[in-house]
Amino acid sequence: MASGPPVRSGKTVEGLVRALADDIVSGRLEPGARLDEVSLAQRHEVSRTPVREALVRLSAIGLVDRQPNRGAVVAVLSDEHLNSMFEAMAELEGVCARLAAQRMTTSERNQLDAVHRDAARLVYLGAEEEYAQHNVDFHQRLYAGAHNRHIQELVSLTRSRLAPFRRAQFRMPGRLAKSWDEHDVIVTAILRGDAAAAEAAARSHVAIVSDASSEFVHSHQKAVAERG
Amino acid sequence: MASGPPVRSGKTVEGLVRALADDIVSGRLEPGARLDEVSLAQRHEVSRTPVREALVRLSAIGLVDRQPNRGAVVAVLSDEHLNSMFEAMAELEGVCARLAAQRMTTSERNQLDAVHRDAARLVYLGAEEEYAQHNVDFHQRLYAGAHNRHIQELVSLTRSRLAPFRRAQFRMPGRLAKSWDEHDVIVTAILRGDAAAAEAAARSHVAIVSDASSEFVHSHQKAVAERG
DNA sequence: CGTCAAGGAAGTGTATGCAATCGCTGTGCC
DNA sequence: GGCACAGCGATTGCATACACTTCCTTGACG
Repeated sequence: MASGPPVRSGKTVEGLVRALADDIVSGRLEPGARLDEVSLAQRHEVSRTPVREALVRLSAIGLVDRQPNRGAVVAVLSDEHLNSMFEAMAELEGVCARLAAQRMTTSERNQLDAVHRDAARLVYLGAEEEYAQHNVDFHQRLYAGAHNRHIQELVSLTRSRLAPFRRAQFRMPGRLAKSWDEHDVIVTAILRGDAAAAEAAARSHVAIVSDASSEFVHSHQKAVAERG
Repeated sequence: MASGPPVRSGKTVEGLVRALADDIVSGRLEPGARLDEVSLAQRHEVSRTPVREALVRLSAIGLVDRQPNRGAVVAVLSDEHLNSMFEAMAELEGVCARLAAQRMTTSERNQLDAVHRDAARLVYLGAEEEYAQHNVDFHQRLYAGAHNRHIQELVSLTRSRLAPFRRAQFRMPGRLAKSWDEHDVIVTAILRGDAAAAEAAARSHVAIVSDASSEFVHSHQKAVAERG
């Protein structure tokens, strides 16, 4: 097996969770991949105990799927479940945008506007990688602006679960510019405190991303199925 | 210490999780209570290993709070966090009600209506315990009616986390009748497919419950603080 | 030739032991 | 009298050992 890099072993469970979550979210571990406790243990130079705990936690987050006496695999989501998560994401983003329009401080609004305008440069340059980073930042400001810790938690949870399935989001031609335009509508609505408009814009933004990702996921999973 | 009942020991981790979650949600273990691994282990007649796993899982659900090298306690929520959870609950219920109004099958609508009307009897009798059970059933039908597994999951998660803090919801005089009336508005809206009305009704329903519970939580936590 | 059963290998579930950390208490010093 | 520090008990974190379940393989029988 093409065993990866030397593996930096964070010595605690926290480290394992981070490392594994990173591997899953980034795609180094594909959905469906088996997660053998002993292999992971020796790969990270720890015993099975912390590995087990890490797997339990990842399972609770929803990134891995654990079945009694049958081990753990990187979570694979059915089309139906995937759609339901994108739909949930749209609803949650909508709620966040609405609340953000009502509650964001002046400073938060200004910063949101600033990072958004700054990202126009990335669109112009076609810097996909950097724009993806900006995108995460942008959305997290939106969530934080809602001033509701629990909703933020739910959104983050859903987002991390979806991460493995929308990696190639910005690889589609013209997607960067479209994304920025959609962000622009949201920002504008928030800046003028228009809650309803912000909610609607955020929802349709996610819906569009959902379509793009579904496309990708579909072809991707098909490829995996053919290989496996 | 007034060590509890003989303790029925489910022999697996799943059993432990259920038992502990039950103890927490039902209030036999109060928020803030220490969860000592060895005590729990001998109380349930298993070793520390499955107890640890159970605690990890409960921690992921949010029912217990675990800190490195400092053990686990039944989760205590700050006022702010608690409010954010009730608010999230209102939003989620609103979304569920809206989707349910749009998507419920005829059979689902009829059943919802049936159990709702049936519960009028419980209100008349003042059967708090039974009405509480009906209430859970009612809301779960609402969630299921949204036909979205992930949202259902998020709602259930939030609901179970809140459970320890709204135990006495129906102990307040007249609350049963008010609850039924509010349910009635929701059901009516859903039956006629009025998504907006269903959403609004569900939201305000939760908001009212939230107020009642906050009241209770406040006095309760004060009492706990004075004791501890 | 296909099917089923039995055996074995691999891997997870649980138990236990040891080391390290945290909190507390008691003592000494300022 | 109060504060700091050291020693100790209690409890968690990690490692290892053993038992049980599952799955795959192999062989025999229909």
